[in-house]
Amino acid sequence: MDALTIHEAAQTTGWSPRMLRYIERIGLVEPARSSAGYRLYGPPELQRLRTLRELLDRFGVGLTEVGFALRLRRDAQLRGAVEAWFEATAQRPEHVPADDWLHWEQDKHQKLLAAVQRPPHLMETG
Amino acid sequence: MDALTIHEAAQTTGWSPRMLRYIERIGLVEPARSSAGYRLYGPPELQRLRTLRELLDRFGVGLTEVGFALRLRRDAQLRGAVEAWFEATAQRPEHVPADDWLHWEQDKHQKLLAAVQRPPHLMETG
DNA sequence: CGAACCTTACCAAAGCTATGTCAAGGTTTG
DNA sequence: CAAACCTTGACATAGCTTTGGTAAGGTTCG
Repeated sequence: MDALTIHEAAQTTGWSPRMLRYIERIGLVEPARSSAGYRLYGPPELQRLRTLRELLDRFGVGLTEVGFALRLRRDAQLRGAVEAWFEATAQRPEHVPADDWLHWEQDKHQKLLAAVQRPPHLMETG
Repeated sequence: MDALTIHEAAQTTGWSPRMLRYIERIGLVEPARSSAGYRLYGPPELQRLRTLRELLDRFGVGLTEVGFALRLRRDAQLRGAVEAWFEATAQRPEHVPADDWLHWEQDKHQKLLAAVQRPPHLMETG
């Protein structure tokens, strides 16, 4: 048998059972379940848990932040919107005359956010 | 004159002056400064502030999370490490026999994290 | 000079994060 | 069936986020 219960998994990964449940809720490591609902941690999950700890420690990030990164990679709209915001945040190109600052910026933002809000194939007039 | 002081910027963007300073500390919108140190918000900054609010409201994310996204896009090591972790989190391919689970996973993680730890040379010159 | 701005720095409170613990109840197994 | 697990849910707490003040002091301008 190569699947551990939550206490055993906690043992070998250094997390507490409590935290394993928390990490699961965040969506970072979701173990399989036995027919009775017991969490079953296989080698992949155990490895992910160890590496997760290393990641947090090395970069001083929190679980929530990794959770947000997960959300970013799963939710294309969110990812698009965040990227759009950062793109718009980039420096104004030299060739845009000062008078057009506002237009250029507004336009860019509106286009990007609108695109994210209403994906092309769902476009309707209005 | 197309640069507003912090109170004026607060007025037109709906943020409080307090929050504009906070947003600056997080690194999301960093206005220029006058010779005396006064923050000067130009049209681009004002637009970013408005769009930022929209982004937060629409997706229910927090400033810290957008701040983390910023960190992700600026810190190639962090980005690499997070991506490595997610890649390793992907499902084990069918063709890897059960006996090799552990090796496969460990190897993958170690390679990815090592690569991130010892970056080649072309880090983005932020 | 003085009013009305601005700056940084510190105190505060409501809310969330990360973590523990305990309770009520199901599962496994000797 | 009882010990020793497991489950979810709730209460608790130290610390950080978010946001608002307030204080001490510089800047602008009439």
